[in-house]
Parts: sequence; structure tokens; C-alpha cells
Amino acid sequence: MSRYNAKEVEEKWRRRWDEARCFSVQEDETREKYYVLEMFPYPSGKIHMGHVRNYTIGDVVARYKRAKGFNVLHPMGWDAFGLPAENAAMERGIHPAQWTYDNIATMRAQLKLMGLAIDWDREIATCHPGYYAQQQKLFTAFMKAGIVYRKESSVNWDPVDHTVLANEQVIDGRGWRSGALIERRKLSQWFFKITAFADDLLEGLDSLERWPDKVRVMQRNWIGRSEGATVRFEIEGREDRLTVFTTRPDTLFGASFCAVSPNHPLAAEVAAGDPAAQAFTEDCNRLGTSEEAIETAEKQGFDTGLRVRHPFLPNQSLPIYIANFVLMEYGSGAIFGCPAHDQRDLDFARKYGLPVVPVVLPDGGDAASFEIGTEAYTGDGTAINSDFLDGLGVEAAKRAAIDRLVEAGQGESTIQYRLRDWGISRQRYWGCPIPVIHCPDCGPLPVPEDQLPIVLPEDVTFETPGNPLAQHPTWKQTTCPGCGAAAERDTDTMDTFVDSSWYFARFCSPRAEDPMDRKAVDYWLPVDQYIGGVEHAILHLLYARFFTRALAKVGHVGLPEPFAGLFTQGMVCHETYKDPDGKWLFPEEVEKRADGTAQHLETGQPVVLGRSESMSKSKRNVVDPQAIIGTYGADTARWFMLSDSPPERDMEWTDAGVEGAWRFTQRLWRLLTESLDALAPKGTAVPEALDGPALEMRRAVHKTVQAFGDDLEKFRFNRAVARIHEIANTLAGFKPGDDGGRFVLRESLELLVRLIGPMMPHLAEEMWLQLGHDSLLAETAWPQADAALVADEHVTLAVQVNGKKRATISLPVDASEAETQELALAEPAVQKAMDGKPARKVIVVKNRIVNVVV
RNA sequence: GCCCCUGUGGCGGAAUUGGUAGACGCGACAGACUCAAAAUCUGUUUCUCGCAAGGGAGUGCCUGUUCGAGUCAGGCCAGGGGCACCA
Repeated sequence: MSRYNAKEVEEKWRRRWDEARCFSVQEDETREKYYVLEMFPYPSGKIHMGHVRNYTIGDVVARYKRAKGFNVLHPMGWDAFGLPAENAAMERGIHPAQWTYDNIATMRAQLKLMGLAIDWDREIATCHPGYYAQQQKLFTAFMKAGIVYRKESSVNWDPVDHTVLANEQVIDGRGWRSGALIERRKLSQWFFKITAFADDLLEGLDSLERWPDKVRVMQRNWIGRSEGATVRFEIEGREDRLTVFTTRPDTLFGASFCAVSPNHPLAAEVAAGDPAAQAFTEDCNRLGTSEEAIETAEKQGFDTGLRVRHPFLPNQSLPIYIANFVLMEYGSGAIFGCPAHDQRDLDFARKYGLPVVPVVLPDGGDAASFEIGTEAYTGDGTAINSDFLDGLGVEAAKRAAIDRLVEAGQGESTIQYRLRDWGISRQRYWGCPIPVIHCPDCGPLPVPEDQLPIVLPEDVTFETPGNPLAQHPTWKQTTCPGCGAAAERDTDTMDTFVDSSWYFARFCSPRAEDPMDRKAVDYWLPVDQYIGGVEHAILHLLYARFFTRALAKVGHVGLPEPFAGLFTQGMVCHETYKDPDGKWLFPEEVEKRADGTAQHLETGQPVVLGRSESMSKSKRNVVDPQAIIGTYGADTARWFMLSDSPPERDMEWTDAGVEGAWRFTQRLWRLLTESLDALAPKGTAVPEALDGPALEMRRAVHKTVQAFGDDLEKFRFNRAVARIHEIANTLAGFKPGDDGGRFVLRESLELLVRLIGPMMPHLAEEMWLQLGHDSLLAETAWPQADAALVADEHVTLAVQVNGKKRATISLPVDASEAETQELALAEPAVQKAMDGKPARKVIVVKNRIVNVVV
């Protein structure tokens, strides 16, 4: 028989699966469901190796669970809104919709080449009105439920492009596209009240047992819950008070100043009457929020001349500064400074000559001599110099201080979060329009449901900078749903993270007239296994968790957590190449030599080999999946993706590795074709007596079936692959002598084919056909190992003398300790190592090991 | 600065969770087949001493717990990731 022709065979089976509609699913209350989902792709143009890895892993899970009898939902869609489409429009004059749908068509075709077990009937694209119309309904429902609100906030404003930029789009204080100096501007924007769910999102993490710890830790830190106290300082000579949040109310007696953010109302008030203060706050704001600016900026303050009264010491007062390191966004935008026990406060106090009074004594320290030098003491200890707190530990002192604050009406215990509400307004075209009408009299009102959807106008221009929606001559003009007067639409669109915060729910009923069909989501949700890159560990996954809670609140779903299981796969890396001028080169431009050096294929110039890095267009270290699939077939690409590296770790893409995978597919095919003449007929019963090599072979295969299943359950695909190699090696050396042997050969091959089905589905189907089956392997149940064959009859165990292996012995499973010991001591090598000395102790661990201590 | 993860052959990685370290693959070397090449097949491949039989060392480093440590504990070192003026 000829070599395996991947191209022909793969095409054939993809057609068969399509024709049989294998992967279309419906709700079926009589069957247990399993929802596998990989993070849907952004249609950037072409699929990359990261997609191949992601969807291969998901497809193995989907096909395996299907074979196990689950009703498997495995859908695909497109995260299709976003800025790159607008950039393409500006650069090449293509309409964003055109660009996006073209890319989707290309990428869909590429994904189909992979042979994924996907229900394509459920395909969705977030840029399609059928999707974002539903999202607008959700927005208005959230508005009514009080989960959405409008607030003025300061944003990064690009004065050249007339747009708001995300922090990541501001580089060294300049817009990434325009290069213009970014201004801070106040804009009214829509916010999702994610902070209302902060505690619930935090607690929910504990229930996510099938999530990586790493992701849970990252989310926990991001939410950043801090317990502490609010203190309301009386301001001398005024009626109002200065509200401050602190996690260390126990250090109040060490307070030597208060400070407010340059954006604090009090700072604004002072600045209004004092040009020097005005100049200072403006200076602070100019520095902006870029990381480097923060890193290098010195602590600076401006004394307002105002003073607050100490809450526990009526005769003492503290100065109020405006300080550049106090954030308006966290707490109340004001702090009290205790220099002795906070490094930042200490730096500030030293600079402005403020007192440094230690109020926490480290354990074992001496109160009389304890002094603070250049380092604040932030550890545990006992309160000193603190009146009624003296002698208490930090925790007890915190409680006592809070009790006293409450008694005096000057504060209370408070919980603060680092998490901030989610601003979703974007001044861009290619996104979901925010369904709100602004009326001069009635204010902002949700668009009534019967007027939804608000569809994006197609006739927009990208020639002038700014938001095309705002510039459209007529689109925004409408009437107020409240009073009927002329009013304007909100011209902002939603952050694209909103689109991806509920798509998994839409997949349950992708064509429903409402955002979702409650019966369908109740059946399918939660996603049993979600798979994607760890780069989404915080934002996307947190937003989706928040969104699900919000959906529950408005009655669309009945559960808080969208993803019961999460798997974060590693990246695909490749060596990097540079020519002598330092220009990056594509792998296909480089020829590697046997001696480890490399040269440029066309010019013959030497090539500098760089370290392996995550594949990226900018470093050109990319390999095109379509080319690989064209050369070797999808099964080979899938197999290589699963080999060697554990899926959670970064993997290295190498030519040698792919070729190895390709050789193995050929080897499997040869193994089958060369065995066909020696097989027992299909359906032959298990022979009554099997012994010798045939029995050994049969045992080995059944053990593989058992172990392979365990590996898949635990996402240990690389070990599962290794087991297939092992059993293929064993099978290649197996010679079926008699009818028993012929039976075992058939059984072994059939089991092998069924195991590789989820990983190399096309090859497996073809082999299944060659083995004489007319049913689809995709519709065949997962094999069950025979428990009697999996259990060992004999074990080999090591014999150690003083912890050093000296021999191995073989004996029946569960042999008695006495028997084991006797056999172990009888080994010549053991006797030699004991050197004539008597055994002081012999440790026998049944079926494991013997250790002789002399 | 704070939090988290990872260190095993030339390389990717296994190791029944405290019990035979290096499965499986890649690469390399030797051989078979071939006019030749490719493909395929058979060996060898942690380091080290030795012709061999056989010994010794070995999972980033140090200390400990244990009959026994890649695995557990403590302390270092190195690499990676996340957060970061968060009061």
C-alpha cells in the first residue's frame, strides 16, 4: 500500500463529518452536557500558531468528551470589533466591516483545515448587528438595574487624533499613532459598577477549583481588598472635615501630616486662591501616569497652610499638604502620614522636616533607644508613645483605635478595593454603539427597546481625525424618548471587552431574539472547560465573571461563575534571526548548517541566531500554519502541538519537531497497512486461552488505554503522546503467530486508532475504515480497558543497601514481606554490598522497594 | 518594593506524588539496505574511571528531616511572570 496521503485523506473526512453533521448539537435533557470553549479569535487576518495550539487542545477535549458520551458543545466565533479595523480603513481606505469580514472568511477557511469538531451553525461575530443588538439590550437592562452609571473622569486625550487613548496606547506621554503630547481631560463616560461585586468576585475565586492558582492569585491581587479605617479629621477653622483611608489606624499617634491628591477638591480650592498652589497642582498633573514618570518622580508636597486636629489629641494639629504621590482614584484621595512606619511617608517627612515618632516597637526592641533612621519599620510589634494603645499588638491596637474613632464619631472601619469601576465609553467607530439618547432637558435616557438596535451607519469617513460617529452629519440626531424634543445619540461605542464578556452565553442560543434563551443557558452553562492564553488572566476573565453576575441580577442566567474549569496554555516560540545589519529575518529566509551556524538563503550572508521568543510579526519568527498544514497535513501539526511540551508551558516550534511528528504519522500508517494481512477478522471473539507474547501484548495495550485516558483527563497530552509512541514500538515488534496473536493484533490496532482519534482525527478515521468499519470513528464510543488485564501479575522491585540500589528482584504481586525479604537478601550483589555485616533493619514496602540497613 | 512560578542529559521533557532518576521524542554517532541519495530498519547516547567485569558521582547551591529526597522543610543563587506612589 502507498504512503499516507494526508491532503486527500483529510479533505475526505472533513467532508464526511460535515455531511453527517457530526458536531451540530442541541439541548438534550436526557444526556449529560459538556461545554468546551477556546477563547474566540480576533480576526486580524490569518491564523497563527498560537491559535493552532489553542484549538488543538480544545478539540482534543471536545472529541474525547464526545466519545465518552457527553453532549458536547464546541462553538466558534469572532471577537470582531476593535481598533485595527479602523486603522486599516485609515491606511488603506477599506471599510472596517469589509476588512473584518474578509479576515473572518480567510481565518474560518484556515480553521476548517485543522479538522476541528466545531458546531459551525452557532458561529457568531460580535460586529454583526445580530450580536451587538442583543448587547445593547443588555446595556439598557443593566442601566435599569443600576449596574451602569455615568461619571466624569479624566482620560488620556490625543489632541491630534481627537480621541481618548487607553493607557497602553500612551507611550512616553505621547499618542502611539499621532505622537502628540497627551492631555488629561475630563469627560463624561459610562461605567459598569464592577466594584459593587468586588467582594463577591473575590469570594467566588475560592469556588473555582479547576482554575490555575496563578490566575486566582492574580485576580485576588487585582481586586486588592484592604481592611482598614476611615478617619474624618476636623479641619481647623472650618466646618468640613478631611476624610482619609488607612490600613494602619494603630499608628495614628505617629501621624505628623496629612496629604491630599492634587486632584482633590480641597487642593482645587486652595489652588484657586493661591497661584503657587495652582502651579504645583498643574505640575503634578503634567507628569501624568506613565510608569517611568512614577518611578523617577520625587516625592513633592505643597503646604496648604491648613491644619487638621488630631482625633485623639485635641491639642495637637497636623499640616495638610498637597502631595504628588497621593492618588485621587484610591480611597478618598487623602492620607495621613506616619513617617516612622511607612517608607513613602518617611521620605516625605525627611524632605519637609516633619517629626518622626515611632509608635510600633519591634519585638525584643528597647522603647527608650528605638529610633527610625532612613528606613521605616513596617513589621509587627507593640504600640508605644500611643496613650491608650500602649502595650497592644498591631492587630489589637487597630481594633482599639477604630473603637475609639467610632465612639468619638470621627471614623469607622472600612474595606477598600484596588479594583475600580469599568469605564466602557470609547470615542471610536468600530464598536457596539451605546444605546443612549442625550436630551437637553431629560438628561441621558436609554433607547427604548422597540427602537433597538442602534445600528452603525455605513457611510462614514476616516479621513478627518476623531470619532466618525460624532462627525456623521445625521446619525446622532434623534428625538428624546421622554419629552419628544430634539436630542442626540451617544456617539461613543463600548469597550470591546464588553463584547467578549458574554459571548460564551450567546453561543447557547446564538440566533435567539433575546440576548439569550434561558432554557438553553440553563442547560449549557457553565462552560465546563475554558481554554486560552494566560494574558487574559485578569481583564477578560474578571470582566466575564462580573458580567455573569450582572446577567444573573437581571435574570438572564442562574449562576455566578461562567467558567467552571480554566486551562491557560503556553505560547508558541521560535528561534529569532537577524542579518548583519540587525534586520529581523523570517525562518524561511534562513538556511541552518550542520555546524550550528546559519546563513541567509539569497545573499549567503551570515545570520545571527537569537534566543527563542514568542512568535511575533515584529520579530518575524513566525511559521505560517497554513503552509505547515499544506505540507504535512493537519494531523501532523496537531500531533506536534501536543508532543513534548506540557500544554501549560511555552513550547518551541522547530522544523525537526514537525518532521518527527510527520514521520510518526507515516509510521502509524505503515504499522496498519503492513498488518492488514495478519489480522483476525473483524468481530472475532476473545480467544479463551492467551499466553506468551500475545498475552503480554494485550496487557500492554490495555494498560495504555487506561493510562492514556487518565492523561487526557489531566491535560497531560505530552505523556499521552509518549504512550502512543511506546505502544507503537511494542506493536511493531509483535509477531502474531497463531489465531490468538491475530486477534490481539487486530484488537491492539483498533484500540490504538480509537485512542489517537481526538489528536489525529483524520488519520484515525482512515485507519478505522481500513480496519473494515463502515461507521465513523467520530461516532464511536471511547474504549474501556479490561481491568483484569491492567492489573500486574508480577512486579520488579529495587533492592537498596543503605539507600543505594544494588539489585532488582522480580516476584508476584503482593508477595509476603518475608518472601520478599528472603529473595532480596539472597541477591549476590546485595550480599556483596552488605560486606558480611548483619542487617540491622530491613524495610520492605510491598510492591515498591526493599531497603537493607547495615 | 510586594506577590507568584520555574531550575532534571546536547535539547523538549518523564518519574506511579517520599520508593529503580533520565520514559518518550528531537539531535548526534555507528551499522544494515542502496550504484547513490532519500526513506526505512538495528544498535549506542547523563557524566566519569576502566580493555572489560565492575566502580564512583549526579536532578541550581547549602543545611536539615527520613531506612530512603528530583519530590518535604529552612536558607541562598539564577531565570521568568504579575502588580506597583493603593495609604
